[in-house]
Amino acid sequence: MSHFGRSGPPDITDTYSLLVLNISFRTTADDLFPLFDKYGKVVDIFIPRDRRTGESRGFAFVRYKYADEAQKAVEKLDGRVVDGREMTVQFAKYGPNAERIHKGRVIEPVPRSRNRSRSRSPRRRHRDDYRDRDYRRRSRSRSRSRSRDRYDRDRYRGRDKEDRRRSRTRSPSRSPSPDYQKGRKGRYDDERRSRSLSQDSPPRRHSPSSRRSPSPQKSPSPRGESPDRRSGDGQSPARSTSPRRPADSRSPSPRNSDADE
DNA sequence: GTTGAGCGTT
Repeated sequence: MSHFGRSGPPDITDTYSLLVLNISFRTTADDLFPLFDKYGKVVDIFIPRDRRTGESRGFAFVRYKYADEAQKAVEKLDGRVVDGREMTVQFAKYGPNAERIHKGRVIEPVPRSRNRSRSRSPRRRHRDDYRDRDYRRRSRSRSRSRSRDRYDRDRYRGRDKEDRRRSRTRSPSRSPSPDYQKGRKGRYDDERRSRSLSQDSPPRRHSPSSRRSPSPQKSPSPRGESPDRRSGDGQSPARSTSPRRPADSRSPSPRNSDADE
């Protein structure tokens, strides 16, 4: 993994975690190790990756054994250009678990008492704002894990940004139609219920065949395949509705042995 | 091939 070959967090006792931000997406721990190791004893370097793609998220965690070395590394490596990107080195604040971090230092967790709730910094991001709005609109469960939230947010991070930008940016070339207000409402409605749009929008000049498919020749409708797959994947041995291949469609190629994988 | 504010794993 992104570690030095170990699984999970090593001895995080009396260690100082540094957060390295603004690093290149292809920068690995191996590239940061020599840089940070030069200024102190690096215990471990961890670079969070994406759950789906596995790509680096653009930041890494460097654990030092001593604070002075960590501090030195922060002063020296903070602003260092690596791979063409100026990385930002600072002490980590949030711990993965019950790790008590104080000034970047990880100490042993206390059993009880003195366990004051470390109110996380009220760091508010513009994305959170949109996220909150989205949730209220969807009336979804409000109590959800933060970690999961992060992933969800990252997943649609780029799209949200573009969407937001487009919303704010007025198209100079495209003059706002008189039914702009109506269009806005309809647009929201479309997002919420794209089904009623067909009936609710009679003056919509669209082919009766294509109800709402920008690319009918593209990939097949996941709606018809998803449920089908689910049913067939789990328990549906008999699928007489297979217009393409019979039951032996699983191994059309003789090269792929059944015990190949 | 793409992106760019942030806080982490077995």
